[in-house]
Amino acid sequence: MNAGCNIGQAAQASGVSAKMIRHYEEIGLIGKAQRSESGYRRYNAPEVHTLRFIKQARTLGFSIKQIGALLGLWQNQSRSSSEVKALALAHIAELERKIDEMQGMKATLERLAQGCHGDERPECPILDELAGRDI
Amino acid sequence: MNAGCNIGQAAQASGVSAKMIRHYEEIGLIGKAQRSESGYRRYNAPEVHTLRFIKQARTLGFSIKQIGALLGLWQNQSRSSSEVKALALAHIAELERKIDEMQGMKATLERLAQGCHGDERPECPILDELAGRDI
DNA sequence: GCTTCACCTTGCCACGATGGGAAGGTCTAA
DNA sequence: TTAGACCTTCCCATCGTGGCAAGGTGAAGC
Repeated sequence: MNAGCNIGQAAQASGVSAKMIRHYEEIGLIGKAQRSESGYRRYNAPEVHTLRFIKQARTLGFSIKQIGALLGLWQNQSRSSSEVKALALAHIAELERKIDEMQGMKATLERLAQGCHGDERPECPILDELAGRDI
Repeated sequence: MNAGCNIGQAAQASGVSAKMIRHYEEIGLIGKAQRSESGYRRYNAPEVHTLRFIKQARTLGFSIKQIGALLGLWQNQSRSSSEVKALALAHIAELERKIDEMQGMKATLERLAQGCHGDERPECPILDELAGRDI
């Protein structure tokens, strides 16, 4: 890897698929890779490092757009940590919103499922709820 | 609505947008709507009821595919409630999986954000974590 | 009758993130 | 030299939803 590697190795080393590396390049999230004489993309340690950064951020659920901002801050020596923290807090809030939404769904479904016999009979409060109980 | 309505009214009455009603028709989730002489889609109470069913199911997070199955069961008088319950339980499990995943993300982010000063200085454990602390 | 406005039609494009596959070029080891 | 692993680009699919454009229709008011 000291001498640089092709996209497959970069993918393996970073955990980002080759497919997605090309995609990130195309949308401008990462710079255009250097190319070998035959046109193969070449990656050195810094690029692989960036890819690992992206992978980590994706694992934490940041969107590509947010990751673009995070990369900018990462590479900006004069950043304020408050900017990074603001991004993180916004993402936390968004996660919380989605978690709450899903927990609401789950609670309702559990309530309905508990009322459903789950046998060979057709009566089912789950369907009744979906159909609008009052009908 | 007794005399049937156009797609806009059906959308309003069901909570499903006109756009999505057309989409659901196109992908076969619902049958092809009757048409007026001039080609306008016409909806009667049963179709609107089906749309409301779909809306409810979407609100509970069921996928279109799952809703197709639920609609089939709903309209099948000889269904077993166990089939409905199985669908619901599978969806609950999926929700749980996603909730757990997001809660993991959230916990990590909260830990990192807590360690971040969030001031004008560049040092930031959030970026350090994304970059792989060991580097 | 005519205008106006709200509504309808179809068709295409977009998102976000990812995967699949085809058709063709390249590199390496046997 | 050949096989197989790897690379390239390009297009398509997912899932659910929205937007826009170009054109037709219906009803109300003048």
